[in-house]
Amino acid sequence: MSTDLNVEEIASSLQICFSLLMRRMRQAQESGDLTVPQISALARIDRDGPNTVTALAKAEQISPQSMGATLNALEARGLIQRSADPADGRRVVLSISPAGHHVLRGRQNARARQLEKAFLAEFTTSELGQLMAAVPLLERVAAEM
Amino acid sequence: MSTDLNVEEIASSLQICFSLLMRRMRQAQESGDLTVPQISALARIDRDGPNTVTALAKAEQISPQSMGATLNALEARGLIQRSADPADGRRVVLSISPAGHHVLRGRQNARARQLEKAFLAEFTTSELGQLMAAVPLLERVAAEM
DNA sequence: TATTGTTATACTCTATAACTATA
DNA sequence: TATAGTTATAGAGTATAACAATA
Repeated sequence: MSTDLNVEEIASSLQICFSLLMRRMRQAQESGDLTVPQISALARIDRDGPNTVTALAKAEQISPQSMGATLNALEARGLIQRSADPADGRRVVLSISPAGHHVLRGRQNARARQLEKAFLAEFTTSELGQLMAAVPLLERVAAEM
Repeated sequence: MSTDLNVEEIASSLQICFSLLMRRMRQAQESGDLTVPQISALARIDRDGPNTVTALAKAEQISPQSMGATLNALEARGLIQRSADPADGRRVVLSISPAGHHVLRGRQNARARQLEKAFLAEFTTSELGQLMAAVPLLERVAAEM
């Protein structure tokens, strides 16, 4: 592999290794763990504050119906609360509960722990630095594209 | 965010932004495109040569039944061929067809094109370099963990 | 009319269980 | 018995279509 910036190759490689890593993380999931979409939605409600189904769906770029299913699961665990919007009867506002905060703050996620363990076993400090540099770039492109 | 190596944070952030990017790539898929599991399996058969269902399932770390479904789809498109192993009647050997080579070599993948376009629009040359440095690291951890 | 949300249905990717054929 | 593969079934995560309630 050359050191040229082969953007096409970066894109092709990433789509394959993302899917491999998603599988690994799914397999590392333990019974009782939140799923990735659930964590992602919960973290967003925590970060952005109380929010509607439609707004959350847009932010995560999935359909409102799909987001509804994820939010039902979070509500069933008591991690978020639904409340009516007094100003607009159509709206339902989701907010994070104390239990939701507790889950987010705790390290109750076997997937993340497995990834962390693999990173520490596999990489040198310098390589971890390279990886850390790439994370905000991936986050940026995920939010923008 | 500090510049400390916070491995836990890298792992947590990656699992969320992987799932966002997987969604974007799924949405970019066009009718007729291969799915990511299909591309991944086809690329592996191409790279590793003729291979059995079980061996491919182990390499991709999914069940033989799941791999079977993916391979059926590839065979239905004529991208791989099945042949009996003369030395072991239980085995079915999959090999890539000329059409499969053509698909792999061509740039017939709207997902990869979209990712590439987003990279070029979003990143500086230096940032693309950082991203390129991270790709082999992610591939390594995906293969090892 | 347009927007918010829900219910119903279907597809993809994955899993486990149970089976057949072969070694 | 053990291994290779297939069929049947189920669950998670997503989608679209159709609907009700509200603005």
